[in-house]
Amino acid sequence: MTTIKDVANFAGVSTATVSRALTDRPGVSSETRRRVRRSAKRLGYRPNAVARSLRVERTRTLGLVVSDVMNPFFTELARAVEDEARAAGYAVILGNADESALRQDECVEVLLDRRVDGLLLSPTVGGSALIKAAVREGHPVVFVDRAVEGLDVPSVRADGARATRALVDHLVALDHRRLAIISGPEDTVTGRERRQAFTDAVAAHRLELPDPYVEIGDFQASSGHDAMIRLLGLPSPPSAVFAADNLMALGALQAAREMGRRVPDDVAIACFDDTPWLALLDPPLTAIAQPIAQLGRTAVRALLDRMAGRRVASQMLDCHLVVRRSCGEPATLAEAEAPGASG
Amino acid sequence: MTTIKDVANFAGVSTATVSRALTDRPGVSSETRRRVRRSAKRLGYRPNAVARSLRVERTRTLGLVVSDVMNPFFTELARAVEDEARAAGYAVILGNADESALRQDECVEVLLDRRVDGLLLSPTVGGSALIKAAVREGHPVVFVDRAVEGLDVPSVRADGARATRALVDHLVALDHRRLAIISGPEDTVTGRERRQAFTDAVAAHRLELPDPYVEIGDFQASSGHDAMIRLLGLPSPPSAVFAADNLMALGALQAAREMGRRVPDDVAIACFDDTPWLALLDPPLTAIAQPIAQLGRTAVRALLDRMAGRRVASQMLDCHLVVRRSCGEPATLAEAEAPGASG
DNA sequence: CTGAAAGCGCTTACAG
DNA sequence: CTGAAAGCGCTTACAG
Repeated sequence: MTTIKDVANFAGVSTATVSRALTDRPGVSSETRRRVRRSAKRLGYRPNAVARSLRVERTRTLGLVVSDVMNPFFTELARAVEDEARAAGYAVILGNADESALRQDECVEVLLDRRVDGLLLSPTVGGSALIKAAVREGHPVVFVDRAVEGLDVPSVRADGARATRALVDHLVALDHRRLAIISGPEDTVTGRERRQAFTDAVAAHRLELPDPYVEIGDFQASSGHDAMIRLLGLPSPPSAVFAADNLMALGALQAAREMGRRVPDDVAIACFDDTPWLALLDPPLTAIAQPIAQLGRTAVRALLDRMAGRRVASQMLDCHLVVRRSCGEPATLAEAEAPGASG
Repeated sequence: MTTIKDVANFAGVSTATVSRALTDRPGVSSETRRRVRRSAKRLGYRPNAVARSLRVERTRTLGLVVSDVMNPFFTELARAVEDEARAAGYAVILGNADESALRQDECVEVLLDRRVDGLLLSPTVGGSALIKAAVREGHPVVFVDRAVEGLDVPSVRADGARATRALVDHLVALDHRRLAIISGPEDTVTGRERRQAFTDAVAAHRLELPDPYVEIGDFQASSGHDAMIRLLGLPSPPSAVFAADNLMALGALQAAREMGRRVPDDVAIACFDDTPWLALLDPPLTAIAQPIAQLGRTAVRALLDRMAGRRVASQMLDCHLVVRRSCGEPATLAEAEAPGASG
């Protein structure tokens, strides 16, 4: 590899001058600058970012650890994070915790060793000792999507309460009165929050939410399927079912078909977490969409602020309802897609 | 941050000894080693990988540039690559070319600057000047999924010809005789290859493949939808349609429903590229699955070999047919899922 | 405007 | 078994 020394020799100047010329710092005559640039190009010089990082004690690298890359939510989040980071001149190293606390710590360890300038974490479980230590030592950290309580770390998350309320309004407006939920595990924040939001919204309409109408799944398709079978087998089955994620909704849809129920005529289905292909199902599913790209971008900006020594507050973004046809709404062109939430 | 010097002082030895003790190199008394380890732990010492990389002139980092992270194929590929790389002690920096040659070069540039030890590329278009230069300068490069002709770079890809033949056999066994294809763009390798494989397989059965039965889409859902409308509107419509990717299959499925055709009773549908949620559709779609995880792992191993100075040959992996119910097969437990091809 | 020199935090021949 | 010293490739006060 050609180094800064080679360029200096070739151009007949010192390495200091090469460095200054190539990084657009002042104090170099334009003639010299030109000559250095030409020499660098001629020799195919590529500055060694490793050496530079060691010297300036910054790597211009962000670390991102997500709970599960294969989950479309995190895929899109990672993409948004990378876009925003690149725009700010940072590369990002992605770690996949794969829903394992152990792997999460391994990822954080690698990122710390590589001296990332900041850390974006979607903590799998509670904060590990390692994460706590990193925060204590002053490493800039921001949580995204999930948070750990009791740590002085800003988080960027999405609140689905308002959109859930809008969904229930929508269902009620379509004359649904017997509403049920297939919720997520109670030991996840998201599971608890989504169930609570739904319960509150139903209560606001002074409707009943009997126990058999509250099913607990595990965010996987088969649990949604089984829950739907039970719901539809009730003496007085619900007329609308809200699934706390899209996979469980898919399972529920399948179950409804197996039991010969038409959607939405016999039973309406809606779910949390939108995905491009939800629109392609039959019928297209009404869903609550998180502003994923915005979550990612906001989290990066919060982290950059933190890295700059500024104090940053936690942020809650809003979700929005995407009305499609699975609850009985006639097809219209006015699908409430949020600007910037695409791709 | 505490450095190796701090540990040396604390333990009362030289930095050389600390280095040797902590990296398990010989030539340190076990007593000293113990003392150094204790000191390091006590001080919360975390070796600076940047400094180490500069010194040993290796970063233990691989670069991966994919055409489009949001495509489930590449998501799974990236995941497999990361898993295999980590197992070998490498981190991976992921770049997203987003189907743009410009962005691809930007990604490669960043990775080269950061001195990755090897580069895994899924080239968006033809090889850029930058990529050619990198190869010429001796940077270890391996192509995955796609390849660039005329470059001495090994590639790891999947060949769908045999599985396509198996699919056509399957269709014919189910009494389908009028077979049609919704293919991909002819200016992509994958588009051409998949159409060719289908054409050959149909010819092998001495069946006709009239021009109107060959539709060209763009790998997006809507093109599959429109193509299906045209196919089903033909005086003698096909009884089975093969879509060259899963999104077009989804569009086709939707179109069939809109026209009141039942799948598979009125028209069978199958496609290239399996995804978990294909199994959850109604009916579950029969698909040709690429061994994505294996592609990723094989590519990493090829790259590591190349980095070790060994010559490595290009490799073609085989695809397999996953029979579900969209072509008329009764549901069985014998879905041909390949071992190791999951999640 | 330019250069000599120090130093970022490691590792590794070399000497003892 | 251990340490002093050089050096990886940069950047940046400091001096001129």
